[in-house]
Amino acid sequence: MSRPPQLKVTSSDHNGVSVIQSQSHASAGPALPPPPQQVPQPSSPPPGGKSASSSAAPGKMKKASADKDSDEYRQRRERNNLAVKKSRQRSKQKAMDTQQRVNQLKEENERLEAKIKLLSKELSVLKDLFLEHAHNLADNVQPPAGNPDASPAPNNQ
Amino acid sequence: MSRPPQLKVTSSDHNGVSVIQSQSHASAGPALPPPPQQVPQPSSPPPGGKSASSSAAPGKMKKASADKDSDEYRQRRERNNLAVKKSRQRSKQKAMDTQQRVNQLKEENERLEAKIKLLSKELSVLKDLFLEHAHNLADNVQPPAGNPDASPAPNNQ
DNA sequence: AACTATTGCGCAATGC
DNA sequence: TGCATTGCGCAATAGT
Repeated sequence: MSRPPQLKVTSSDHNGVSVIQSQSHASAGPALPPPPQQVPQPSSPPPGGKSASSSAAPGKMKKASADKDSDEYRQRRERNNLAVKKSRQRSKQKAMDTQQRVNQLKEENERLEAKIKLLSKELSVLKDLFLEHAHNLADNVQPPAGNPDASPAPNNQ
Repeated sequence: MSRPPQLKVTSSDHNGVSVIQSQSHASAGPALPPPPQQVPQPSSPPPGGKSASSSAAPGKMKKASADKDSDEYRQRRERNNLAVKKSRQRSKQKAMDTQQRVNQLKEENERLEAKIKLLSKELSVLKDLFLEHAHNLADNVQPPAGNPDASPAPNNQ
């Protein structure tokens, strides 16, 4: 009792309808030369096969045929398949775009940081110049007589 | 309302062995009551092999049955399903992470730009101070003799 | 050689 | 009513 040998559903027996791929999915597949259409579709019943319709699921499929055999069903499926494909393609594209955006932003970030570094350095230089100048002033300030320590403390920073 | 009350496949209890819920996938997804697993037909074998056993008919495919009824087959499928799920989950997670990264980077970019703006302003101020000072010097410079234009031109930048 | 990871695909439910 | 999204399982294939 480990595995019921009965097929699960398999009602998907398909028919011999010739609805095969009507759509021209000219999508540029990556590498799928051999169209292994593994769809639940009867590509072609066994040669010499009989047309017996009974499938593994011997249920009642008289009226049921209007379910999957229906031209409309097939048509809807096909449309949906197309939509799905499109949607997924878009999704993938979006993901790639996002990834690219990340790279772009990273680059820009680096640029900005470099700029900041440069500006900081420039500022530093200027400030040093200021300090130096201040010192010079302090040195040149005329001492009030016997008071060489008249420097008002530059108060750096 | 487009879905008629009649079920299609899976009608049978279809042994809920494990195909569906194998792991804790308490995802917040919509309730997926019936495991509507479709059952595609064995893919058409690649060129070369002529499988004459592929038939939907409820025959006595002994060897063939060992294909899908096999315990091992089922097990492998299950494992793969798990792997697929995992892989997709990861993929999705990654996408989200990437998107978040974009936001993060954008924020950082703004911060950096603000900083640049600030530094630029500071620099500008300092430079102006320098210029002003230079002018003062020029004004105060004691003209060596009718030569008030002794300022060596600050030559900014 | 056996297994997992990825990927394309179709189906069906569900979201607009 | 119809396309768009999304979860899911299958099978082929790549990667270990």
